[in-house]
Amino acid sequence: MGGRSSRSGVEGGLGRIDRQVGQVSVQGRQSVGGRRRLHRRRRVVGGNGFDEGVGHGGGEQGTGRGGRGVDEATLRTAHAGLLSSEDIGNQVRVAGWVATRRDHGGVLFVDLRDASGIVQVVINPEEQPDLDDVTHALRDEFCISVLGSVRARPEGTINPDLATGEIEIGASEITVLSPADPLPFQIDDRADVDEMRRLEFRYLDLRRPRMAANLLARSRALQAMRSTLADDGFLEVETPTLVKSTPEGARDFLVPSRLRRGSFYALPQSPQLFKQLLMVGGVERYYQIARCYRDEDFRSDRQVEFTQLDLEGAFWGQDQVLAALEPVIAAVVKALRGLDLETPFPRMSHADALARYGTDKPDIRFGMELVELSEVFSATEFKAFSGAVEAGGLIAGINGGGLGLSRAGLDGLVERAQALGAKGLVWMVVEDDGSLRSPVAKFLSDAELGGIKERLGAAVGDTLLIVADSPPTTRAVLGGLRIDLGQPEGHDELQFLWVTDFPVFEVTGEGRLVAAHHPFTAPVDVAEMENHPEDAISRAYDLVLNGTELGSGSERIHDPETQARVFRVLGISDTEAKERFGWFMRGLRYGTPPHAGFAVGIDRIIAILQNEPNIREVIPFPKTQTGLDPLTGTPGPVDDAQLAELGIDLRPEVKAALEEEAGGFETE
RNA sequence: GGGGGCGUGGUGAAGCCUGGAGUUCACGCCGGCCUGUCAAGCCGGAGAUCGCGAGUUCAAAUCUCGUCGUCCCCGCCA
Repeated sequence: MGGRSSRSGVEGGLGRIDRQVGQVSVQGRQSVGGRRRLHRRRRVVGGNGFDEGVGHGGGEQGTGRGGRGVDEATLRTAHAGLLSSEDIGNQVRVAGWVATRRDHGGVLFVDLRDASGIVQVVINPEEQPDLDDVTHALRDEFCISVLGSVRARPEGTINPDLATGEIEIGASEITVLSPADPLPFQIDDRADVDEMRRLEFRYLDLRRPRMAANLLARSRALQAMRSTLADDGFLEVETPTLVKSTPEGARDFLVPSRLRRGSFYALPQSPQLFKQLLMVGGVERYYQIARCYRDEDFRSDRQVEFTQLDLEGAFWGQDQVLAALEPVIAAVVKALRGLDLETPFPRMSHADALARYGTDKPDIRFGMELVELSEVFSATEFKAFSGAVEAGGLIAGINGGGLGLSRAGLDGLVERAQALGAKGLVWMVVEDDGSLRSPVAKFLSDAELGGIKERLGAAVGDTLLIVADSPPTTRAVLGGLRIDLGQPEGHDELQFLWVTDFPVFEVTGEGRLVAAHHPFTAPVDVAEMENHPEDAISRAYDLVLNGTELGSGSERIHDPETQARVFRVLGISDTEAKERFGWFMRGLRYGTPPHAGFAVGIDRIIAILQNEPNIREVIPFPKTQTGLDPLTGTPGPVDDAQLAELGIDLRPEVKAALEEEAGGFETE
């Protein structure tokens, strides 16, 4: 199924953020001569994405552009994309990049692009003969400043595809601020440029409308989160990024300490324990846009370095968390899609999600639900099915609908099922006469075949898929096939869903218990957790959007005794727990308020809302699947002197391998 | 750790299955022409160790093996 999803959303979507959004709320008008200060005007359009980070504190002088060396007005008095017919007659100076140049031998057109959009500049040698040399040298992506007058375009040359298409700037003066080398790829959204190349020249990639729109969307999403939470009385608190390593869950990134040789910091996998201690610290309502690090393999929705909206509330349970979060999500969706979401979001128990959709993150935009068939085969002669039932397995199926697959296509489904962990997959196609065509049909009784059709609501032409395996495998396989066969392309429709009542523990392949959420999650019943850990339910919940897990949260354990009991069930001895989490558990002994919280994957939600198939598209400087940043050549080797200072020797085999490939990655 | 796709002038593709001279298309680049285009147009030109290394063969972009890179999936991601 589905190759790469289309990017049609970028140009097609209704409210999706694209570059033109910057023009929606234009108000300020340029005064004649254009001397009105830019930062004033900025305030009007602020939040439209092209405010160049004015006033970020950090020691720089205060107000607007005033503290900078260059008076911007000498380079620019107007934003390209904001000009309109109301500016006709005004003398303006615009600055930006040469998006395209169209040279007619005499008259030359330059599409000048800045963060606000594009405006056409016309250079006419009859009007300005002295500009010839400059204009001849102009090339794509030169950074230039243009002085000229805004004028209406001549009859018949209006461009309705351009927001500024009614006007143009007649240039009287052009300054090349910076020339540009020939580009490694073209700055537009048409070509599918190699990922590696895009990342190597990310600064150019970011000039593409699609990426600029994604940056803008991200900024707006963060702003929506912050303002919603601030209005709701949340305190934004930062937590450390050099923390104690807790070898559990994902692999930690380690940072060697120079002052304490042989000791290591870890980068945080999340601010989990710190935010709980903030609850102990009386913060009551905390949030943070937190960078998190997990040294695990990449996926299209996973980078080793990612960003979460982390929040926590004291005297809260699940309902307060969900109620606090829904307006935040709604504000983000409003900001990026212009949509008013219906709240509250629907809820579904973890058990229901697994039974109906075969996954804990159901995409409820479409049906094709799993149907239990064990009953139909309670007395079957077909060994693959009877064997599974006897072993306590589950037989279930989905109705894939009219797939019209060839034999090769059906075999492909079998292979896919095997990749998902099944021993096999039974497919059946409903023929015109209502009979079931299937390699195993001859092993099944009429009653069984009839039962299958009835249970799966089979109609002529439908493809039915049946798996008989252990319950988790059956569900995982059918759930996976369901996604392959039925999931809509892209994310025009949005279906949020809370999945609640997660189990406390998962049983690993080796039969070991691990925390399903994390070990600080409150079980619904502590005694039950100890007596039947495999079945125990916790107060944990996930937020799911269109089949993607956006984030998860839980009510926390606020009592050190319960915390200790959970560790015991997990097989963590008291001594070990004290060693690793003693600092945290001690904190719980000083009047810890009951508390609960959540963390939302920001990269994921923005990627989905922007209809992007990969979170790389909404991360300014992401890494490749093997953890490389091709722009900087990170990670790279370090000097022996640096290692010596840290008291670190590379293992001989590692050192040898490094020398083997010497030369390595070059930066300037 | 495993499975799969891809790697061809600066970019994107076709060529590969069925071996026969680096062949083709679009964009870009360089030069020329061109005064209303907007992905401008027309003419000309330059630009390639076909990712790298072995092997098979008279002959390899093409077949085989290995390797590197990249992307997707399984595992992993409390």
